[in-house]
Amino acid sequence: MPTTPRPNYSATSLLDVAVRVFNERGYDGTSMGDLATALGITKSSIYHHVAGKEALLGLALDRALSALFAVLDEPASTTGRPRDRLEHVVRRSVAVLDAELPFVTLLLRVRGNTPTEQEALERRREFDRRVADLVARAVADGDLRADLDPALVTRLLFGTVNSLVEWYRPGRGSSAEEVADTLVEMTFRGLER
Amino acid sequence: MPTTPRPNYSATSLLDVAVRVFNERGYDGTSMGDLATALGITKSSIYHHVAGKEALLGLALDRALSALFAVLDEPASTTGRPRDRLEHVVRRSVAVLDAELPFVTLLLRVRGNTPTEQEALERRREFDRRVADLVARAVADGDLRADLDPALVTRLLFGTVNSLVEWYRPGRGSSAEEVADTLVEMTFRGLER
DNA sequence: GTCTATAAATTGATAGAC
DNA sequence: GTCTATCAATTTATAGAC
Repeated sequence: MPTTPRPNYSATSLLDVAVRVFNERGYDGTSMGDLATALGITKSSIYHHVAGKEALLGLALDRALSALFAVLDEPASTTGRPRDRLEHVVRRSVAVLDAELPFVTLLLRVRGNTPTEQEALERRREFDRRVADLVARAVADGDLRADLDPALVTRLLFGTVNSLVEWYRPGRGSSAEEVADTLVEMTFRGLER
Repeated sequence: MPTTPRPNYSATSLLDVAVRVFNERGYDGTSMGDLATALGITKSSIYHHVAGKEALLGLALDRALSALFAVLDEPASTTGRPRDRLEHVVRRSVAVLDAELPFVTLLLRVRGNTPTEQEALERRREFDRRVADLVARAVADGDLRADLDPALVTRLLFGTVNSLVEWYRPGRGSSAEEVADTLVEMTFRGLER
């Protein structure tokens, strides 16, 4: 009897379809009618499962954020040299992106138009702060270059990770592991030579 | 007497405000009423200047794409070693992002919902193809690592560049030159050591 | 759990006066 | 160049039957 609200199976299965359509047409560009068509039911039936369009968005964003924050709590993210913990967080973030692509894609496109979106943006900023702390520690350890601004490096590094949602598709082209390997090689060791 | 359609001054000044609002609320999330409020005129008056909402989007996307393609035609992008031409295109793309931030931001968020958006996406793909060609030549020259997939590297590299629109703001924090320097250092020479 | 029917508001866009 | 007034279509959401 968990005290945290849990979506039941029906709401969850709705969510997969809804998030797919949100990503295809954009959240604002998707009407409840579009969702109904994609689901094969009527608009009215959707309201039996969820309170409305924004509640659907909230469930999706929560799923993405939960998966990303879980990475920060993994043992390899909290133990060992900060440089290695950083690489672990980067690789595991790519893995989360692979496993939860539609949800993370939606998260990264949120602009803060509604309270639901603003809350998600605040949680994203908290994630960024924790990664920035890792980068700063790795620089202080002498494992990462000290001539580059840690805050700037953090943004560029996770900018690279997040940009994957623009083109990466599971099962097509490079695997998530290949992408993570190449991303880490490029950013940690460089393209040159 | 140019044969190409040119927005007059009024249409151009409308565009700056419209693009700012599009980026704040999302294109689909912006109604003509929202635009009218931001412009301080009525909805009807907007139609005196432009054919409609989508025409406004088309003008904005064209401005971003023109600026990006101009970079590819600069002498330093077509002459010299491919590796140096690639670095030049990266640095100049950051500069375009700085100079035309609202327009490029809008471009990078387009999903292809309408013919206008689909045309913009096709031009973006053409830009990516030309950069990918540059990366492949630099690898063939032995100037970039041959153990990394050129197509993958292209996507990661410009994913990093494009991610700047998520946080970079002209005149606040790092300058565009500092960002470009750090971005090139990280991706070409690596964060380590 | 899904439906039909419908409400109430908002949407992009036009007509025509000033 | 901007306005008021208005339209037809679409939007989110609800009521209530099956």
